[in-house]
Amino acid sequence: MPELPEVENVRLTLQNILPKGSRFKNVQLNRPDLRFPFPDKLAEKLKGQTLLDIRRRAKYLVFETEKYFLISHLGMTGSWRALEAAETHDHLVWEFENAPTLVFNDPRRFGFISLYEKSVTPSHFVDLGPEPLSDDFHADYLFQVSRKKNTPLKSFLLDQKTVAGLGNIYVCEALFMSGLKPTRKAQSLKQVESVRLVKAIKEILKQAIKAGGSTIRDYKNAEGKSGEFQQRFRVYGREGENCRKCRKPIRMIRQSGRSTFWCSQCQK
DNA sequence: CTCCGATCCTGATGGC
DNA sequence: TGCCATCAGGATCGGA
Repeated sequence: MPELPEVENVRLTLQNILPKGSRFKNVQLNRPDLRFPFPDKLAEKLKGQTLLDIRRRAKYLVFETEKYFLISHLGMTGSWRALEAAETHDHLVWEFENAPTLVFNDPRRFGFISLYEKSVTPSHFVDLGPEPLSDDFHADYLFQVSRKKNTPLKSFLLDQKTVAGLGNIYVCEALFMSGLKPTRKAQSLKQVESVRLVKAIKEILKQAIKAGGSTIRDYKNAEGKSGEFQQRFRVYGREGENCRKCRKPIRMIRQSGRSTFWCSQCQK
C-alpha cells in the first residue's frame, strides 16, 4: 500500500490527532504478532510514556517518547486511524490520557511494530539510502552508486539502499517523467540522465504528498481520507491505455516479480 | 558481493 | 451463484 507520500500523509494526520504531550494510558494487543511478534512487554513499556514527536524515515513512522523510538511499518495494507471509542477487532489499540484512541489494522499483516531505546539506532535504518527529498539525494550521488550496478533501473530504484521511500508506483512514474526505460541497466545511466531522474523523483514525490498520496484500493490517512494522486498517474495501472504524451499504448512488463508500467515511445 | 525468485498473508476481482 | 486462479502499494531471506 503505502510509499513515502502515503506514509507522510499518515504522519501529518496523526500529528493532527495526537498533540505533542499525549500520554499513553492503555495499550491493547489483539493478537501476538503482525509480520513479527510485537515487542516484548510493549503495553507495559508504553503505558505512562509521553509522545514527544511523530517522524518519518523512508516508509517508517517513528513515534518518539521519553524513552523510546517506536517504529511502525505499514507493509501493504496497514492503517492507523482515530476512534471515538475503544472496543474493536483491530490488531492494536492505543488509548491516551488527552487524545483520541488510535487503532492499527493490517489485514495482510506485512506491517510491524518495533521498539528501541533511544540510544540505539533501529536496525531497519542501518542500510537505508538517503531520503529522496533531502539534499543528500542529488544527481552526483545517484550517478556514483549506479556505477557497476548490473540491475535494471526499476529494481535499482526500488532498492531502499539506493534511495529510501520509493515503491512500485512512484518508481514507474519517475522513470516516465524522466524519459528513462525501466529495463535499462543502472550502470548505463549518463550523468545528464541522473540529473533528470533525481529531479523527477523529487517532483513526483512532492506532487504526490501534496495530493494526499495515491489510493489504489484501500489506502486512507489517519483521518480516513483517501489520496488523489492516482488521478494523475501517467503510467501506473494504465496498461493498454494511451500515453498522455504520445498516445501510444502503455505497456506492462514484469520485473523481479513486480509489475512495471511504461511507454516504449517516451522512455529510452 | 550481487541479483532474483520465493515467501509471508488476506481480500478483491475476473473468468468460467 | 460458486469456485478457482490471479493479483496487490513491501521487505527479507536464501540460493545461484
